[in-house]
Amino acid sequence: MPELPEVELARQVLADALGREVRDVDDHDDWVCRPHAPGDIAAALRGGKLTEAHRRGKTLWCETENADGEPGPNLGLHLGMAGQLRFAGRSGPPGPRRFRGRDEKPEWFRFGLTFADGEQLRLFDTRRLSRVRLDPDLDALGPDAGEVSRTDFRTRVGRGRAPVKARLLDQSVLAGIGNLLADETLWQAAVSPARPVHELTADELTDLHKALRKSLRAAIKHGGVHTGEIIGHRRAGDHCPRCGAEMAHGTVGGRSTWWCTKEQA
DNA sequence: ACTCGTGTTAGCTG
DNA sequence: TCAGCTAACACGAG
Repeated sequence: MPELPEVELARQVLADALGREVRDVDDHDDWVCRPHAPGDIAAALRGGKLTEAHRRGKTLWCETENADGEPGPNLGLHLGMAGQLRFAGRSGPPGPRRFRGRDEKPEWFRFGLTFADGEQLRLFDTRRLSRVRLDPDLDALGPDAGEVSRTDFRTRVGRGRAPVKARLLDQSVLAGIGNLLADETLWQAAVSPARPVHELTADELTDLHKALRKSLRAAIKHGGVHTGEIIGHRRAGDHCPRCGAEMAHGTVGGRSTWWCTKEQA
């Protein structure tokens, strides 16, 4: 589920946890918490508190403070393909119907923080591809896709010979763009996903940057990337909502890709 | 039964 | 060495 817009909403949930004493930590899932052993994260955080909630691209992390007020390790969270963060008893994130009401089965509970006031922040993930780890390495991430300047965007995305969609999905180039947001951005800019970046003009790169900002703003406002204009048309036999031409399907950069056969030729 | 997938990454190839 | 690609990861949905 999560791309940059969803993760930003998750960050806002996480921000609600700041400043409260951590009474207990459930880090039983050794796959989600790898390479830490069960109990390691609990031992590092118990008695302390989270002090700041940050996000770059799809990666979340919190600064922490131990019981003596000394700086503690950063707590890193990545929601993978299907992770959701929520306080027990509060409503979950917006999203497609199929994700609602089916996401709180006990077996999908992967990680939890219980605070001294009794509230519990929970990570649910059907697919178990979320990651929780101490002091995550952020060096491999490019600048946040929502913050990057037009010039920086053109330099980074325009470098190399890969198909432009592969470049947009590369988290070391820009952090935060996932498969749906890439299709939405390319459709908004009317650029073919398979075009090698070295063939793109400066104008096309500028259009892509504009389209990215527009798509991001709309997705954050409306509750997620699934609200994008082209997303509902990523189906066999469907048509482009702008020109009516048929949608095409294929694999670009290793990911399932849909584009307009006429405008993104 | 069988295929697909809103993400990441180790390992392979040229 | 680097850029790019593929398979694997785990598991529910269609």
